[in-house]
Amino acid sequence: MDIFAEFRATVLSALEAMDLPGEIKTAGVSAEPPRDASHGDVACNVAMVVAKQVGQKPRDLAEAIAAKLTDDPRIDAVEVAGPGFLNLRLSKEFWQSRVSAALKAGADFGKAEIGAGKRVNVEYVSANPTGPLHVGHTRGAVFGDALASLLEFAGYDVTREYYINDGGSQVDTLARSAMLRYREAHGQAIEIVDGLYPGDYLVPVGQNMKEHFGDSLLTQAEEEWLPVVREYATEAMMDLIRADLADLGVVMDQFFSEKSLYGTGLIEEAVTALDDKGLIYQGVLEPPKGKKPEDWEPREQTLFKSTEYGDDVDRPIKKSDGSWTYFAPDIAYHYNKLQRADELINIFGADHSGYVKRMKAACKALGDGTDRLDIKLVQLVKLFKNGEEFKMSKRSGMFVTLRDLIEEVGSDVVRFVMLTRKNDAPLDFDFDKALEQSKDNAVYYVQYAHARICSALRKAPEELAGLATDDATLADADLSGLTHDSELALIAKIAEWPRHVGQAATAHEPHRVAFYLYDLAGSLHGLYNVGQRDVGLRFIQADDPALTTARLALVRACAVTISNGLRILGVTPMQEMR
RNA sequence: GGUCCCGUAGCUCAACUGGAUAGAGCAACUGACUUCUAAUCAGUAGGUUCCAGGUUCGAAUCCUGGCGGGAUCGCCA
Repeated sequence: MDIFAEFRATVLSALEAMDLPGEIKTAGVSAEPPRDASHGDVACNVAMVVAKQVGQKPRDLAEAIAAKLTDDPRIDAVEVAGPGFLNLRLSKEFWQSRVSAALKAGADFGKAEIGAGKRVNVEYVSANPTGPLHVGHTRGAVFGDALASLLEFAGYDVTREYYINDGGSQVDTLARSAMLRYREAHGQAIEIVDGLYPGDYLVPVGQNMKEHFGDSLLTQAEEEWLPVVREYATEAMMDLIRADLADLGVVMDQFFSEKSLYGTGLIEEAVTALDDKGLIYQGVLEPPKGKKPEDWEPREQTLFKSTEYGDDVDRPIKKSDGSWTYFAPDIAYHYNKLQRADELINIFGADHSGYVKRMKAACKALGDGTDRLDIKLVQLVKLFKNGEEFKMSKRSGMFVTLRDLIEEVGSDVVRFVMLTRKNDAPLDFDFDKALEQSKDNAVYYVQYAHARICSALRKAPEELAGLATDDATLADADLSGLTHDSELALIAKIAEWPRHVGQAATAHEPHRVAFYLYDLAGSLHGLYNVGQRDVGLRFIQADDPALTTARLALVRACAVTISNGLRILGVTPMQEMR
């Protein structure tokens, strides 16, 4: 399906047919669309990679390979250029056949097999269940979700997972904060002391607690009500978070509770697994260099020898009082995930960058020593409103939530804007630009292209009575009329799609899909506007049903591609945009 | 101070994981709306890819050392 992979194979078999002596390494050989159109349709570096191994000059070798390719009916011409590039020019017939191929594949067009059914677990969001999701979580949610969809499309068996941090002291804080709102609901005057969560999203939780518990909790001592309220409030927060995610179009396959690890022996089991490898010991850590912790005192703790696997210092898994640190259940959690999946991917916020090495170390130590965990860091989001940065602060409760974002600009825009950026680059999110339905906003550009195609398909039967525009008819149409440069350029762009899927999936970089779609939309708009000046190049030719059908097939193939790409990103392909 | 990420046109970002003359959008300038929806298109101009070395046929990309920005650094999660 990926034509560049096809031609790479073609070139390599031509190379093989030359019976060159010795073992030839071809791993570095690539076949790709050249940047410069004058370099043909497919550029291959085979001669440069192999020349030294066989003791020939790259250009001579290239000429020899070229001679073996000229008989291929898909290839019009082969040129040797520059230091030894092999530039293939493909025939019109071959390009035209790509349109039918795309239409026949339909919603599967671009699907790859590189996943080969391997189980991959993508863990993302995993926000503490202490409040609504905010902008930072949103980026992680969108990124993780698009990556999961991308991997699914590339043939992986994907699990979307959320790790609920409900085992630490922050859920106690949540419980105390919710308890205050419960008292408030009973008419008591409350004071939210420092360290508790002030957000008014807890007000309805307090009211619901009043309905649910009546006044029974009012007279209890804290050790009595705390576990009850903790349970109740955590569940309420998860309901809130699930609803937020649903509005963004994110649906998890699995929620995994940290708390569920305690008391089951799973943590002990994971630690024993490390201990068996001699990686657990009692010790005292050195203070961090250069920084002077005021209250530093040496303490003996149970440590994990993460330095064995590339970490900078060993990490504590038990506090000095003997209870587990946050890291311990996390190790157990990953131990569990490693048993459920072949590959793990974690989406972390930039503030967790310090945990990357120790987490990877733990996974290597728990497995067979290979690196089965990839951690993608998502950088911070800066919000801009009216040209000024909008500062958020947890203390004052001044933060922009995921819900705010969606209500103001909509899920499609939020998702596309956040995906039109590499995950490891900081993101400026400008409300004003996001709201602007214009060229400055890539979402509309792509959606407009899709809508334009839908419009042409709606209009064609009005102008040519009885014209069939269904996919099956278009896929079997005679496409020999597609010969204009702009038409061939669009076909070539469409034919690149499977290749981008493969590359984006291997690199774990969904932003490549977004950029490709923008590029593809540009080719479509370009073709459309050629028809503005030259009426003979419009999609619909009232006196030529055959040509019209061919052109509709082409643009429909483009729409299918856009739609497949947008589905990965979780953005709606619009039928019309009035 | 350690670690991780980033540094590309005036601005916001790409660059197919080492490929040929580094590309788009915005802003500036020139042109195309009795339209298959101008939410669009065609063109002009804009660069020492932070700096200095190194690796090779070939570097924005890889390695080393600087400079600048951000994040983070033992019983918080």
